[in-house]
Amino acid sequence: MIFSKACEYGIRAAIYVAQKSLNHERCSMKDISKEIDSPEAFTAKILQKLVKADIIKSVKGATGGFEVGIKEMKKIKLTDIVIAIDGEINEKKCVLGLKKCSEDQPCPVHNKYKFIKKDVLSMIHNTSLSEMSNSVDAGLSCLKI
Amino acid sequence: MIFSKACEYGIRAAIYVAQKSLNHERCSMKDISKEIDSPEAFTAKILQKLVKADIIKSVKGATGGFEVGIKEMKKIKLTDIVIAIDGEINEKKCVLGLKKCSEDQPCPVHNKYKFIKKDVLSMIHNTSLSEMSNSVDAGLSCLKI
DNA sequence: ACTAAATAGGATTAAATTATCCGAAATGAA
DNA sequence: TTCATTTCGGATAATTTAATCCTATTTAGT
Repeated sequence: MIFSKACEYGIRAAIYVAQKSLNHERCSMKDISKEIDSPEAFTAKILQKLVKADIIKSVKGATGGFEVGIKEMKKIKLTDIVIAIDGEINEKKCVLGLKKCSEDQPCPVHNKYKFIKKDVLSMIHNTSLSEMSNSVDAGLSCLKI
Repeated sequence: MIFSKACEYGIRAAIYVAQKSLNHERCSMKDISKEIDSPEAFTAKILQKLVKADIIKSVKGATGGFEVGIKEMKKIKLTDIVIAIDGEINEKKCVLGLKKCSEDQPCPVHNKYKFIKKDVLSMIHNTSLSEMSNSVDAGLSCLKI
């Protein structure tokens, strides 16, 4: 409804990597796609995007894998992950697809939707990778099934 | 972000038909797709779905077109239009794509997203075709550009 | 040096969504 | 009756998104 499939996988993958990093463990692509229940090859592509966007770090070679620093994960927000995977977010986009939709020239749903849009943008802008991975680590939330 | 392209067109089309009906005018598919700025053939398909779902009424033949009763448009909600076009709405769907995500077993975003989801569902469930078309008719909102 | 295991990246395929085309059927008007 | 205009419905095409395949490169361990 709000995220693309690639984003859903990407967010879950980032959280899993972060949670492992909290426990000083590095994880492989196969491990990740198994633990978040996502297609391997597709997940690999998404992980590459996260690496290029400096959201997670990759280590090549036999004992390689993915990880993310504890300091870094505090700064990384949901927004950053979404942008890394789907590209820039158009915050002006009209819910009914009008090219111009604003307070001055609103679509018929604008005045109801604007609060929802504000809440969504605020949520993805304020939710950090750190708090999500800590929530999983504490057993308060999960990433699979 | 929330509606498919087909839904965007469909909602705009329904509002346009309703607004014309408020003024006792029937409108053709070409008229509709011109006035809401949408592709003709694709819009025609969507209009057929709205007709089959009894959201708008069609009249065949030379002076035919689409219309909707004033009493009917009060009962029709955004939800009905979305279901007619995209099929049933899965209100349980997890924002991160988990198969099972609930209060008992939440994903890491569940507790923040649940309020947004509630607001979205409440909006589409409560917003009527009547109020949207009246808003356009009163010049308070628009459907084009 | 060799091997196994890992990431990186290009090419390709599959599926879903968006969009078009065309002919049939209906119908009001000349 | 004939014609122009309209909705209806099936088939098809184009685009975007999702997913896979295969090979190259890196690197720790033996």
